[in-house]
Amino acid sequence: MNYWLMKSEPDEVSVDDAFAAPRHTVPWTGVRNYQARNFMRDQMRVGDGVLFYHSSCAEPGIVGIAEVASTPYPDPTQFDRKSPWYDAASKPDAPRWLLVDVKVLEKTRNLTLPELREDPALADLVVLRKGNRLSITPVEARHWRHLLKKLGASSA
DNA sequence: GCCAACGTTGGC
DNA sequence: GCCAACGTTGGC
Repeated sequence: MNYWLMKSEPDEVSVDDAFAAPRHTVPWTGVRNYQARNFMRDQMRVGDGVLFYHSSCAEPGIVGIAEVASTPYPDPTQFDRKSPWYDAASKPDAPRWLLVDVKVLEKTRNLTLPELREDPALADLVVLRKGNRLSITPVEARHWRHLLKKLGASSA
């Protein structure tokens, strides 16, 4: 069992949007970074824990507990000419971009970025590292436990 | 394979 | 809108 933090822009897909979707599940479309793709392709397993994070918004922070809900499969938006994530260089018989489905288990309060930064127990959380821009980052088990306790999450 | 130029992310 | 940090591209 691995744990992850996955960023979504709430203007695109918020935790409310994801929770309102059928089975509380959304395909994690639009990742166009190889390192993030590789996490989904090579390391994620169904049932892995996910922290749902809102980025590029007024109050960035962790807003929900989720889980990996599928094995990896090709991101359909890469083949859609009208999609902002269209990739002309990716061919259907050799898809460049894969994704997984993510199921929201529980919405939480917004554990904001400033709160995360001021907690010494989270000092080396990957997403807080200087200059980090990865939209998917691994979370250590001790950080996961600490964060779930902090959130009072029932999905622990 | 190097690296400068350019593009993107994302907090502020 | 600014800009630091980082990833990607492409000429050589």
